Amino acid sequence: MTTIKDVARLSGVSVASVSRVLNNGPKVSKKTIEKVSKVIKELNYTPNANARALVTQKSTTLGVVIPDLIDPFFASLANGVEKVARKSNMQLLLSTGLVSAESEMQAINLLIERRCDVMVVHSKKLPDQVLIELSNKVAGLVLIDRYIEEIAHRCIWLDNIEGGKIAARHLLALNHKNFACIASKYQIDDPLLRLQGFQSELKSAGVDIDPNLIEHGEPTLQGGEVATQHLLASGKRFSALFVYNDAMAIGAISTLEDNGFKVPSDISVLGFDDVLLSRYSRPKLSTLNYPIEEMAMQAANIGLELSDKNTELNKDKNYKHIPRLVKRESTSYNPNK
Amino acid sequence: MTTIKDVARLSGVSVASVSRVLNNGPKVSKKTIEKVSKVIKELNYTPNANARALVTQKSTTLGVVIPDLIDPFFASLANGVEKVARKSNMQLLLSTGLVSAESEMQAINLLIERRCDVMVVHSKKLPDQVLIELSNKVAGLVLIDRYIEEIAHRCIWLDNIEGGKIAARHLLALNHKNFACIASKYQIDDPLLRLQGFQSELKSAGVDIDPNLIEHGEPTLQGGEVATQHLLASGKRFSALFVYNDAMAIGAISTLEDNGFKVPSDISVLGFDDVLLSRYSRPKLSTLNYPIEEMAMQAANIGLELSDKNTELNKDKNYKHIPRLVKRESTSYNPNK
DNA sequence: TTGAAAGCGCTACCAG
DNA sequence: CTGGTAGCGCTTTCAA
Repeated sequence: MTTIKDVARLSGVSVASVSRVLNNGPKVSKKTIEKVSKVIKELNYTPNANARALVTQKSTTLGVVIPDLIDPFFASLANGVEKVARKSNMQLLLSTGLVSAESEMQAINLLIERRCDVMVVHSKKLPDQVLIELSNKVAGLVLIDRYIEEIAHRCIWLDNIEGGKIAARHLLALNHKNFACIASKYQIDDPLLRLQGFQSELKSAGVDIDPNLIEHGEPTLQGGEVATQHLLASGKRFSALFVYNDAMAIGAISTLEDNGFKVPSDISVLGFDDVLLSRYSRPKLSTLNYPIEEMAMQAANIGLELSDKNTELNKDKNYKHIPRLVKRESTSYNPNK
Repeated sequence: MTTIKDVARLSGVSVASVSRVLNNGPKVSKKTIEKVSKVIKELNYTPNANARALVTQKSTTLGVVIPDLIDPFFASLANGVEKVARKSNMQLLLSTGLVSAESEMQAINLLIERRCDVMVVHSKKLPDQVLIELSNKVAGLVLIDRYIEEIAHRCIWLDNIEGGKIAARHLLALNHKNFACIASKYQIDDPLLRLQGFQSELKSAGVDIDPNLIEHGEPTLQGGEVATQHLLASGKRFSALFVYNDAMAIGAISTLEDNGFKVPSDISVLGFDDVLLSRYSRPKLSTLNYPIEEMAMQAANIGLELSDKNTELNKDKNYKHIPRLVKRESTSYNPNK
């Protein structure tokens, strides 16, 4: 591969001069610029970013750590970060395959090896303390979808409790009295908090939810189907169903209709996340919008600030987001008194 | 950030020795390994991948060029490449935002700057010749979803014509006689070829398709809805509808049912791609499976081979894939004679 | 405005 | 088995 030396030799100038035209450096004569540019074109020369990173001590890369790209939620996250990367003339480095604290740590380490200037990390398994220590090593570290008080200025998160409350208020306002819930079987905080917010708001309204009407399942379409079958099998009646995420909610609707229940006239179903799917389902899914792409963009931008030594960091920042109710077709007024 | 020198100094050995234990080099005493490992842990040292890349002349990165991550099709593509990257202890570099030949070229150039060992490129806009020349510069270049004869050994592609034929055969076997089509308005080859295969197979069976029943639209849910409205507005009858992709097909079903047509009993609808959505729709979508993730993994693996100077390249390889019919619920037998 | 040279962090070769 | 050292491709002083 041709190097800066080749370009220098063929244009009859020093590598320093080539470097200057490469970087639009100050004080380069027009003549030099022209000569060098011509040779660069002829040789089809492309500067080596690794060498640059080495000497400048910045890699112009932005790392992302997510479980996978198949889940549209994480794909949106990555897409948001990528947008910022592109705008900032940086490159996106991606690490996935996270199933355990070890693999999360490994993914992060790979990005550190690459000396990413910014790292947007979606970690559910690593302990707070590890992440806090990590933030001392990586200036541009930002956590998304997680809140750790000690490093709150690096956390872009969604208020899941409030999300649960908003869900409850919506269903309550629709005159529902008998509720069911489907949560994720994975005991990470999100499903727990959503459920917690939901129940607490119901309680405030003087409504209790039958423990038999709280199911836990795989956070997938199938998981939603299975959980709904359990719900139905319990024999208890309910007119409103709050589901952990959209995929499960769509599975739930499927099973409900297969069993002769109309959505929303018999049973209202409310999802969470507002992924693409929710607009494709029939009936279109009412859900809570999780603005993950915007949050990811914000995360990337904050990482950029954090990694910039010139801007002093303000530790008092708070990046909490509140989900927004999106009323579509799967929830409706309950006419029964 | 701590460097190999720091580690060497504190362990009382040379940088060469540290490098050896870092790379499990041969001929290192247990004692040295232990000493060095201890210091590495203490210092929390992480080797600099950029420096490594510079000296070894391999970046251990795998680049991907796709339009975006929001489209589940491309997300699957990226996910496939990522799987291979992880298995090979490499990192994924992602470039998106492709709308023109210029932006495609720019994305590719960024990856070249990074000296990616392998590049999996999804390019629809760059001319054949440019890609051919590029392949001389980048040993590990692989094209996905595109076929260029001169560099066929670098092309992993789907036979869209055959896909169209398979679609036609399926619908014909279901006793359909009156067909409609929705294609993408974008005049890239895929929609054209699918339509071409579809029509040619119909013709072989002695069936013609009314030109008024061929619509073109945006390749999205909404595009499918609009196109279907046009189809319906034409007043012509049809019992089978072949649609460019799943998103459009789901939009089509929506509009059909809104207009009183039952799918599949009144009209059969067949999609293409078999993205996640197709399993979530009601009725579940019959479609043609585009094994994009597998193809992406194959592409990455071939790129790996190509980038390895030790393996001589066999230019006679052919990586054509045939889509597979997935019968679900949106197509059925037409009882009318 | 230009060139010479130091050095970024690391690997790999050559001596010992 | 270990250390010294050249050099990967580039940027950035410092002098000229």
